Amino acid sequence: MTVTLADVAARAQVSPATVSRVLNGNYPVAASTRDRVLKAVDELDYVLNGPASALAAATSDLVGILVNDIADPFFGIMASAIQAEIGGPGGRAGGERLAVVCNTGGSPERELTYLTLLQRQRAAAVVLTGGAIEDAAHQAAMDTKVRKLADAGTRVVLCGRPPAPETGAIALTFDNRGGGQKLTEHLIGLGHRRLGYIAGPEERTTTRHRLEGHRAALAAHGIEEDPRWTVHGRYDRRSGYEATLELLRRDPSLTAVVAANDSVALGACAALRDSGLRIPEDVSVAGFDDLPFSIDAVPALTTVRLPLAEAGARAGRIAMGREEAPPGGIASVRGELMVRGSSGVPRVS
Amino acid sequence: MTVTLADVAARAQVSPATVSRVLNGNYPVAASTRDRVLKAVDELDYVLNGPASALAAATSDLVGILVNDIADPFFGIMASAIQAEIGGPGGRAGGERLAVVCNTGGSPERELTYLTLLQRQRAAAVVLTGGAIEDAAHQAAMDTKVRKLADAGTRVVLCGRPPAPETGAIALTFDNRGGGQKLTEHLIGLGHRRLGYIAGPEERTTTRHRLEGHRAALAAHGIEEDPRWTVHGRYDRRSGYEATLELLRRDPSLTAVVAANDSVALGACAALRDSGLRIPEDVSVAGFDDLPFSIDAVPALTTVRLPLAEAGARAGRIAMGREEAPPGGIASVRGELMVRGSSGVPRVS
DNA sequence: TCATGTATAGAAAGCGCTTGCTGTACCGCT
DNA sequence: AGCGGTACAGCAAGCGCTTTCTATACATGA
Repeated sequence: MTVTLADVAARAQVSPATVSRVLNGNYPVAASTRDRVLKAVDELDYVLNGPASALAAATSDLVGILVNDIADPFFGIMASAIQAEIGGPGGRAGGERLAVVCNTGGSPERELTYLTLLQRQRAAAVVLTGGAIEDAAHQAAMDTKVRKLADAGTRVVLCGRPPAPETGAIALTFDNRGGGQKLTEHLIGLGHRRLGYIAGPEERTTTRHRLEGHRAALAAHGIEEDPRWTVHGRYDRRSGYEATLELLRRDPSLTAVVAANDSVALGACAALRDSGLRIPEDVSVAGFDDLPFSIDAVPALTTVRLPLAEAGARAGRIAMGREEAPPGGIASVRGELMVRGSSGVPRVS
Repeated sequence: MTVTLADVAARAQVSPATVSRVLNGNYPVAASTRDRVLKAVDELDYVLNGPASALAAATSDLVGILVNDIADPFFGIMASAIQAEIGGPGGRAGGERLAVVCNTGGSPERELTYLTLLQRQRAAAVVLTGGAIEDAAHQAAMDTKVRKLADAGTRVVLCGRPPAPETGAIALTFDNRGGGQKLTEHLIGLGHRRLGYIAGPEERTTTRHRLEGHRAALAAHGIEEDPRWTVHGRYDRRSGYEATLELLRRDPSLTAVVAANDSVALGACAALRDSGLRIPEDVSVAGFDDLPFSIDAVPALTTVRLPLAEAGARAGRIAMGREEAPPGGIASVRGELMVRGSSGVPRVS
């Protein structure tokens, strides 16, 4: 048998109520009694029964963090920052919380199911990271679920995700559109006129916004876009490699390749090199996110830095009620253009 | 008020017991009754109360995954693989489980506290990943805790971590020593005799084992090691950069740098390049782990591939009782030497 | 001295679910 | 017809904790 509150109470010669109060520290208990109780807890090696406690108190110390792909540093960095603020053990005050990272793998069903599971656990808060899936039915289902969670007292924060109005969720959105635009404008400024674009998976807000920014920049400079210049893929290196070969096949005269993110850009670099093209002399490459490894690419990657850790930390604090929500419940977080070696003046054609 | 089992029961005109049985599907219920119950569940939008359920059933559907640094793909990849097997939502049979990833940040206290938290939640299983901390007191504390968890029925699996005998935990250990040895032997085979080594943080089993392998290779070939050739650092790029500069300062005649892992190796490459040295013509570089980005380094990194995803998947299956534990509860997983462009024949001195 | 606080401890009623045991039909068999 | 079986469904006793309300013991001020 495991040790229960009652056992501790018996040993300390007090009532279970007193033990509970000592453990929760939310009610005056005489110092001498407290010591006796703590001693008993220690001697019996007592561990609180989480479910029982959650049931009785109607609250839990679980905080959920939903990510699309935990193996991707983009999410890893955010999750890490969020978790650090949630406290987990080692967190500052306020009782220990269990921050749980849930990997949706980008699947709508899993996203929803995880939300239900967290709702079931009566999670104290939930942070949803990464772009949303653009499917009307799924969006609606998510919104309903989020609203339900919020109504049940769970604080919901969207980090790097578009706002979900009317759901009671707080949103910290990345300005993907603006970032994409700045990036492409930088390339145009260098003289590029024929730019390939490797977009992420369709039906994702992140994909769409970055692409929109890119197109806005082109439009602003009177560059007419050739439909052959855009290829969709996944957010990984492999995809970038293949998409680049495809782009090259469609139009070998491209002087720049803009990728949906840094991993894709790395794949693009590899494909270009394997095709005998130099970066940036023959083709410039640009990424997005500025993940740690981007600076190690050769040449170092020109990209848009997203303050992942900062945004995550803020989301975590908001989730814990330790920081005020932004006005209107929505804040936009901008990216910073990082110009590095992978972008340069195009060769004269 | 939230909807309870009783509400559903009332609506379906059955007893709460029946509703519970329908939901758990572990007891015969007439098809017509089941349908009525499910309909009521649906109409009322009922969500099971996790804590209450866990309390009554004395089991929970939580599975904990402890990682040192979730922002590091090394752990991200393992966690992802483990979680995929745990099932989480979308997992195959056996009721949905909530796989929770806990970030210890390499801190002994947090490691312990997370274990307590999971114990508190009566987790169904716990997977501990990554090297252990080599501190007698902490080791003992961990072992006791693990034993307690195991005794309480929580399945504990160590993935990429040294075995903890007598604790009831199952271990899938990486053969870091063997990998380190193979790697250094490869360099020696190329003709290197003056090899710098950038080790990880001290007091970590992973660090020690890899270093031991390296030294074993040196010893096997009669190479006497110069104490100046080893520098300790952290497992990140930055650390690799700095350590390399230090190594170069101590002995500019080194012809190879072996790093504790790939991130460190990348930092080393950057430092070498910044010092005007070519890779591998002037100095060869080798990493460890073979993370996805390693192949994108220029030149691609020679390293030891650890089957992170495979090991994680296996650990996950074992944790779920879906795969038999290895004989003796211990299995060693070997790494594979990946020879790539970053290592070559040393320049003639 | 007696009413009135003030501080601390206990009794007990749940929290919402699971499950062992106890019915109650209805079946087929002798 | 009478009996053992089988298939469902319900009763009710908890699971281990929190928390409201009540009780006790002093200390206090009038």
